[in-house]
Amino acid sequence: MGGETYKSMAGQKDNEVPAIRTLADLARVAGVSTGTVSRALAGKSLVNVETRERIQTLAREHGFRPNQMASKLRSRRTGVIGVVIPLGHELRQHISDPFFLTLVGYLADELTEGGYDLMLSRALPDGTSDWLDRIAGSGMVDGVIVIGQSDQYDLIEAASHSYRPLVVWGQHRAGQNHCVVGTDNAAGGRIAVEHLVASGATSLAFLGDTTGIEIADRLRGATEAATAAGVPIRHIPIPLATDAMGPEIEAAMASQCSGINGVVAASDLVAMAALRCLHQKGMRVPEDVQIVGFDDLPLAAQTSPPLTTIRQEIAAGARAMVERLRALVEKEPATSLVMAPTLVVRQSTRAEG
Amino acid sequence: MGGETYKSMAGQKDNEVPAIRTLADLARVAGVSTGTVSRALAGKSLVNVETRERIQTLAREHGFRPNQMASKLRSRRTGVIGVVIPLGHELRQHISDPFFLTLVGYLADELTEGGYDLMLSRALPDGTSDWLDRIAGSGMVDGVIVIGQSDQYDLIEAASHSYRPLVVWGQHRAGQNHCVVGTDNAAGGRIAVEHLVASGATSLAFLGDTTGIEIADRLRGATEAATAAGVPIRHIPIPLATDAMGPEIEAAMASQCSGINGVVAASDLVAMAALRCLHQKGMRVPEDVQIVGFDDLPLAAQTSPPLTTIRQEIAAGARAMVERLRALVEKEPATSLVMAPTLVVRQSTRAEG
DNA sequence: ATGAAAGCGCTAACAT
DNA sequence: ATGTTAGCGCTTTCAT
Repeated sequence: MGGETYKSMAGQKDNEVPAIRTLADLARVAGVSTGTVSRALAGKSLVNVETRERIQTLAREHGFRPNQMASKLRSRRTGVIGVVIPLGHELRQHISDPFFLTLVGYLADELTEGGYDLMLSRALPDGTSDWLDRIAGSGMVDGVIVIGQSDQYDLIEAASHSYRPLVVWGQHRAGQNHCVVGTDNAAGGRIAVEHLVASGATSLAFLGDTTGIEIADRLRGATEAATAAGVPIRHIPIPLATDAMGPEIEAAMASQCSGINGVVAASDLVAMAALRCLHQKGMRVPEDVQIVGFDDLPLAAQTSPPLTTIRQEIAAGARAMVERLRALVEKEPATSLVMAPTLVVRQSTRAEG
Repeated sequence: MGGETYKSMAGQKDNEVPAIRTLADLARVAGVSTGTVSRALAGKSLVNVETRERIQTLAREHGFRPNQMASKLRSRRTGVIGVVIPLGHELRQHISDPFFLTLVGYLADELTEGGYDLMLSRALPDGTSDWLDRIAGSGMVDGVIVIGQSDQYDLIEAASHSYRPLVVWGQHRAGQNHCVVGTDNAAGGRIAVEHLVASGATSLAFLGDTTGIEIADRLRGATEAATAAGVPIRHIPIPLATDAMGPEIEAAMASQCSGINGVVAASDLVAMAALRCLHQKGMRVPEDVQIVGFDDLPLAAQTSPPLTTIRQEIAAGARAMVERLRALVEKEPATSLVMAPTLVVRQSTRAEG
C-alpha cells in the first residue's frame, strides 16, 4: 500500500458529562413520566404543546436520541429496507456492476425520501439457498429489494410465496409470483437490431455472456429482429465483469468479428470496451462498424464517439420499486412493471435511411 | 414511463402453518427453556452437543430466525455499520459519483466479510448540522463510515470528539482528530504534472471544481509542480457531476483551452468527458493534447485511448477503513492512513523522455 | 448442562 | 393531558 500513517486522537477519552441515555433519564430531569416523554418526542397530538416543547428542547440540549433498537422492537416496525445484490453468476465476488451501483444510488434516494433506511448486503448464493430468508426473516427489515435475479430466479420465486414485502429488479416471466420491476429486454434487443439494420448494418454480433436471464432476453430479441430482417447475427459470450472484459473482447474481436459491421452490446460497458478495441485496430465508429449499447448510464454520453444505446429508466425504476414495496409492506397488492426501453441515438451509429 | 403492468400474486395469502416465531415457541416444542435454546442457537459450548443439534435441526425445520432487533437490544451490539455520503456541495442531490459508489461496493464486501451489516444513507447537510449525530446516535449502528468530507470537514471534525467509532474517506489535514483514510491528493496532482511535463507538455490545464477539499489538494499539488517546472497551468473549475459535465466542458474547452497541450483532470470521469470533447474537435490524444485522469476506476482502461491516470487504492482503502473502524468499535486507538497514489501510464499520454 | 428470572429501552394500552 | 403498567423477543447472570 506504501502509504504513511498519522497518529490521531480518535479513541482517546474526552471529558464526558453524566449523560442522559434513556427516556427514563429524560423523564426524571423533566419531571414527567416516560410515557409523556415518548409521546412528546414522537410529536403526538395528545401532549400539551408546552410540555412537548419543553421536553424536545431538553432532549436537544442533552443531545438525547431515543434508542432505535428498543423502539423498533416494541413497535414491530423497523423502518429499514434490505437491498440485496445476489452475486450468483458473477466471476468476481464483488459488487462492481455500475448499473446496479447506480440503481442502489437511486434506491437510497427514494428510500430516504420515504423515511426508510437502507441495509445493503451482497449475497453469495452457495447452494444453501437461504441468502434471501436470512435477510428477510431476520426481523431487521420491513421489506426486501433484490437487485438482479442473477441465476437465482427460482429461489426468489419460491421465497416470494412465503415472504410478501419483496420487490425485484429484473426480468418478468409470464405467470410469475414475485413482484418485479424491469425493462422489456427482448424489446430492447429488437430495437437495437432494427436501428442498426435501418442505418445500414448487414452483419451483426451480440456481445455478452447470457447467464443472467435479462441478457439472455436481450439476445433473444436481437436474434428475432435479425432473423426477421434477414441479417446474420453472431453471439459472442464475453464475460460482463468490467475489468476482465478487456483481453476477452480483444481476443473475440480478432478471431470472430471479421466482416461484422453492427454490434449490439449487452451493456454500455461492453460497448465501451468494444469501442476502444475497434479504435485500437484502426476501425472507425460508426463508419466501419456501428455499435449500440444498453443501459444509458451517464457515461454513455461521454465516450468517444458518444454511444447510441438502449435506455433503461433507472430513476423511474427505483421509484416504482419503492412504491410497490411500500404497498406490500402495508399489505396491499402490487403489480409488476415492465418498462419500455427507448433508443437513444448518439454517434456510434449512422443516421437511419 | 410508458411501460406495461402485470398482475402478480404477491400480496395474497398462502396457507400458513402456525409458525414458530420466538425462542419461547421453539423452547416449548423442544421441551427445554428459552435460555437453552438461545445458547444452542448461538453455538455456545456449555450446551450438550446432542440437545444443541436437536434444537438447531428443529429451528431449521421450522425456518426459525431469532429476531435481531431483540437480540441487538439486549446484547447492546448492533452488528451494523452506518455508511454515509454527505452531499454537501453536489449540485444534484443524488449519489451518482462512481468513485464513491465503487467504494461502497468494496465496503459492502469488507463489512460483510467481517460479519457486519451495512446501513447506507445519503445526507443532505442543511445547516442544522445534525446529519452525523442522527445516524451516529441512533443506537442503530456500532460505528459510522463517512465517504467524502464534501464541505463538511469542520462538522465531522467536531463530531469526532464525542463520537469515537468513526472513520472517514477523504483528505488528511495536519493535527486533525478524526480518523481518515485517503490518498495523498497533492502528491497525485504533482505526479500527474511531472509526467505530463516529462512527456513534453508545455501548457497545462487543471479541469475540475475545487469545492471538495480533496480536489483542491490535487490542484495545489499540480500547481506546485507546474511552478517548479516553469510551465504555466490554468484552472478550469467545471462541475464534477457526471451528467452536467458535457456542455460545461465543451464551453470551457472552446473558450479557455487554446494552446493547452496537457490536461490534469480532477477525476477519470472528467478526463473521459475531455477525451470526447477533444475527439469531436478533431484534436488527437495524445499527439495534440495529453490527458491524465484521477482514480483509476475500472473504466479508465476502457476509454479510447485508454486513460493514463493517478490511481487511488479503492479496495485497499476499504479494507483499511473497516480495520480501523473495528478497532475503534473495540475501543482501541486507530491511526489515519494516507496512501501514496501511483501513476498508471496508458495511452492518453506520450512516452516520457 | 439446564432452568428461572431479570432486564435491554422503548411504546401503547389502560387508567386517571 | 399525563401516569402506570405490561410487554416486544432476546441474552445473561445466578442458581441448581
